[in-house]
Amino acid sequence: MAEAQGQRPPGPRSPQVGRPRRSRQALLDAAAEVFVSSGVDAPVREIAARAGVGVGTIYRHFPTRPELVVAVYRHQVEACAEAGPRLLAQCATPEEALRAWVELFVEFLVTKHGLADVLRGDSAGSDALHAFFVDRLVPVCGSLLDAAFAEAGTAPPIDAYNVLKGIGNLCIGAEADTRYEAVGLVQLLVTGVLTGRS
Amino acid sequence: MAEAQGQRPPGPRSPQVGRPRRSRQALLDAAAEVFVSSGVDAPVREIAARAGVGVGTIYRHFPTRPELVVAVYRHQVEACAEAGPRLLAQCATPEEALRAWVELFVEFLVTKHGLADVLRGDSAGSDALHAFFVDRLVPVCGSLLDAAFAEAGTAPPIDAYNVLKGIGNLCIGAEADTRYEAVGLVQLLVTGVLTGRS
DNA sequence: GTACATTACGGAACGCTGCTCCGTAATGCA
DNA sequence: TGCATTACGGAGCAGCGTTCCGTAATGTAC
Repeated sequence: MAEAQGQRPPGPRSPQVGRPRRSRQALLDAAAEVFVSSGVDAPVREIAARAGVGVGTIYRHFPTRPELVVAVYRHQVEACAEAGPRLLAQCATPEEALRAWVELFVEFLVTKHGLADVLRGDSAGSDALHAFFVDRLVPVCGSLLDAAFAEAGTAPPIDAYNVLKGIGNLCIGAEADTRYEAVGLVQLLVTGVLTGRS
Repeated sequence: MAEAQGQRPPGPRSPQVGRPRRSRQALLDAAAEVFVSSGVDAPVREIAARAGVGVGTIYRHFPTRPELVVAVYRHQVEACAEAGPRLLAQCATPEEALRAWVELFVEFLVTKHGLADVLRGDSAGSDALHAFFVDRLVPVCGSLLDAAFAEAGTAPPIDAYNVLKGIGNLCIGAEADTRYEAVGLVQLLVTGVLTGRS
């Protein structure tokens, strides 16, 4: 049901055979809606139902659940990555830039219900998600970190991968527990990382 | 089958009817063995098989999976809790005591495969586990924290609950990822917490 | 316009969870 | 010895991610 999303123009098309009738984008939109209303942990069946599609169709486009999650949040991660250099240029000090970027990252993780939970590369297929986050964001975090330590001439006490994953872990369960202050903890972690710098 | 475990003495007993034939302790031992070999995420069926018992028997003693986990590690948590005051008395400074205790806690979490993962009270039944850890350990962590800040006359920037849960989160996935240095991150978090004290 | 190869489609089915339920067997008391 | 009480095992349930396959739609060739 719901044959909405007139994504595909009816006019003449390139000479390719049998291409997706329901575009990949339509599935992503449905998934995004479900993630907002039911959290990132929502069953694949629910997403399929929302898209008016069988589960098979989803798995044809996104072989594994985490890959669907990656696809949904890909351009948001991209935006976060691009914000790194920009903040470095805008802010008065590298430290300020690092803190601003971390804040951005945390807000992103905490906003999407349960995204942090699925970020941890726990065995099996979620490696894809983990890999994507890491590949795209570790270099950005690394350059911010390097910049913050450059003036002092010292090296960071820990590498960007660990900082990033540590922040991700600190955000787990943030929206499910009102007593838990993920933002504050992340700030303290950053403080710890920056300590002994200048 | 496997009527082993002659736990129960055949002699005269207190006037109680039909008590557990396979003692609760036998189940805990089996669970502990399985947790070591297959991780804390091991299926209940596997534990039941190891104990030579049906799943029903396990659920009669431990209504929910997390409660079984709690029971298995209860006295280790107890030991960790008791170490708090002792370290405070032994160490030269409260800060040293805090760091030593945190180290103890982290080692405990990291050693048991996946314990940290199940520690986060993610919905449903694992509340029991979460609650036990929190109830027993938060006061200990709190007194260590207070002691570390007492001399400075300032208050900790965050409460013991958050510190504890933050440490727990940082330990998630520690043994599954060789690049991830949970211990280092926790130390940096503690540094961040202690910063601005004296 | 018709026949064919190619592709996408939906959803039943599989294996795996944690957990419940119930007929059966063992136990202790009278 | 008989009976109420309790523990027992494991089949069964619901939910998950994922796989598979018969069917339907599509584009191409004639």
